Amino acid sequence: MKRALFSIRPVPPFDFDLTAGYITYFRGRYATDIFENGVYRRLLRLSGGLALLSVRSTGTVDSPTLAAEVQSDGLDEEMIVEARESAAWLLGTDDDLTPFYRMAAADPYLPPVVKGMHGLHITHTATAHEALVLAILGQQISTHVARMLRNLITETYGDSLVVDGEVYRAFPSPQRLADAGIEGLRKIKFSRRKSEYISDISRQIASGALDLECLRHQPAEDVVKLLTKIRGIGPWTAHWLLIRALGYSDGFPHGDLAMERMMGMLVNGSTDSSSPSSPMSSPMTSKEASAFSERWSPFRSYVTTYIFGAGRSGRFEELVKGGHHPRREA
DNA sequence: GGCCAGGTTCGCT
DNA sequence: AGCGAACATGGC
Repeated sequence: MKRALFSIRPVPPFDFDLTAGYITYFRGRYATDIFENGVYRRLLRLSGGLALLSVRSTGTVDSPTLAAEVQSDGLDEEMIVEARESAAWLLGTDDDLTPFYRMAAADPYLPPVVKGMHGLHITHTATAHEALVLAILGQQISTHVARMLRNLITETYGDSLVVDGEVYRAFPSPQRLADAGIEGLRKIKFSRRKSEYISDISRQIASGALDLECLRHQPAEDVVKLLTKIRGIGPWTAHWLLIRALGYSDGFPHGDLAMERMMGMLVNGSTDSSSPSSPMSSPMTSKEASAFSERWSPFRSYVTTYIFGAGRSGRFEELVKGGHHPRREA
């Protein structure tokens, strides 16, 4: 097993704990992604085969530096370059948050959430296929069930590499999921519908009939239009791809129930001490949320990431309450 | 046990 | 165009 070291200089501010934590849902391990003891690890599929990427912070939020290591049997110069690009993309290190922060500072609702998540960068999936499968997998099910399905599909169909006695798994390739087919997915508790969507899409990508990676530089509207023609992809999933896989700055998860709930709290205020029996204000409707989100254009991918980030870290309520009712103790 | 989850499609008006 | 049901599963 060969190895190589390199360093990364993210665009400040960059909070490594927050950003790597976001990927793993602040739970240490989530399927393909591991963030334990300050080290983020992930198995990459590079030109010369599977490689393990490990990244840790060696700097601060305002002066960030990262130390990265890549390990692989057939490691060569080209793969090191790929690993470097991959690490930057996964962690969103090259993105400048400043324009978003400028907009957020002038917004009546965003400051508490943005302050609480200061230095969080938008993270990306390694491939559009991965984001698509994860999005479909997560449609209309609780995060708990989604987590189970995500672990199952990774353990069952993800290629693995053993490094220092530890087994690491890559996200399943389109080919592996195409081979698994509908029955292979049904076996691991996917609904027939989800199995059909994922199997079909994986087959098209594996055969080259569908190329999502080339969508990156077209107008967002065109990408959404193209994506939503595909069976299994609606507006929510298409926008999720814009944010998570394709690097667009203005995606918004139209129809997302959690987003509508959190926006209701953010904008209408979470119900406070006067009525402890109703812990949440009413959620926005899908239409309201979509219309309201337009004031955050063209930074809605950031807003989405920050709101979900606050939710995933369990700090959303605290931040929203703190923002609306400064210093009020029970 | 019933209801609901970080949607989408399909079949009705 | 707009509306309701079905979809599979696990937790409350």
